[in-house]
Amino acid sequence: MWWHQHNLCFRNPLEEGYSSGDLEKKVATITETDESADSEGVIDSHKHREILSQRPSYRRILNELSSDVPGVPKIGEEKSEEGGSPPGITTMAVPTSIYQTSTGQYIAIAQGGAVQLSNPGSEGVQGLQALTMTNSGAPPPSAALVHYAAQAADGKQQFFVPGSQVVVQDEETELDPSHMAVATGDMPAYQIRAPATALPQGVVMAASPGSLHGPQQLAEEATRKRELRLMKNREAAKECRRRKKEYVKCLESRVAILEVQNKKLIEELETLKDIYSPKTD
DNA sequence: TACGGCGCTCGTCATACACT
DNA sequence: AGTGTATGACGAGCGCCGTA
Repeated sequence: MWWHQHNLCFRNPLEEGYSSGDLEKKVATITETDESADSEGVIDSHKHREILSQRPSYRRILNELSSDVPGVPKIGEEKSEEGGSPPGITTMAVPTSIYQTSTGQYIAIAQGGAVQLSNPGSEGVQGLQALTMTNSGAPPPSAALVHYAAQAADGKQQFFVPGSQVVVQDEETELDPSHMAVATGDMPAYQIRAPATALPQGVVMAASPGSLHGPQQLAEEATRKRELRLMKNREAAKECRRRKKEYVKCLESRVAILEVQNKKLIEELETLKDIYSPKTD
């Protein structure tokens, strides 16, 4: 299967003015040329053309193409070089919830209560640093979840974790028996506090549906759902664009390889013609 | 230096598709 | 049928570059 053989990425086709549609046409054209020299691949290539003529779903296309060959990484699966723990991660629990603060920092709440922070420069949740909260634990199933963070009036960053606790950025790392402060290296410190204080502006608190009363809460719930949907779609769009880039790169590499193959086959054909054509002497 | 064109990235919306 | 996800389309913002 060509995908296994030619899963190489050389140049960025977008810089060369190819749209993904152009590339697909070009690949299809070259594939047809390729098939004329190899009749055994007709069925496979027909399948490929069928796939490419569908609405492009990069994950589906690549996964279908790679499904024939075990060991070929599928999009969506973590490759070894991408999925391995990046340097700087000291502890990596599987996060159950990922939040983004108003400054772009990612906060992952892992099972067991570990809070992991990553700086906005890192991609996704790479570069997460683990902070294990001693007084954290698995939230009760009915606990309200708040997915958003906001800048408090005092400039401190606040976000909320399952279990109705508030995590407040604390640059001074003041210690108080009522809460805990943690700091790792140059990471800012955070405190876990009981949510006694009023919510900062811009923070929408989620509540269980049964506790909603009145149009105000309903509106807040609708706003929260919309914000959550937008946030998820934002992340989905990023991931989709990343996959599309990867897909286009690999299409381009396939074009390059098939062009070389095509050239070789044409040369071979010319050689055979020279050998077997009747001499007119 | 100001301005316009161009390309790129990102967020959002609409919608097709998959899953339950 | 309802819900979540993936992706095309669109517009805004930004940086770069050439030109007057």
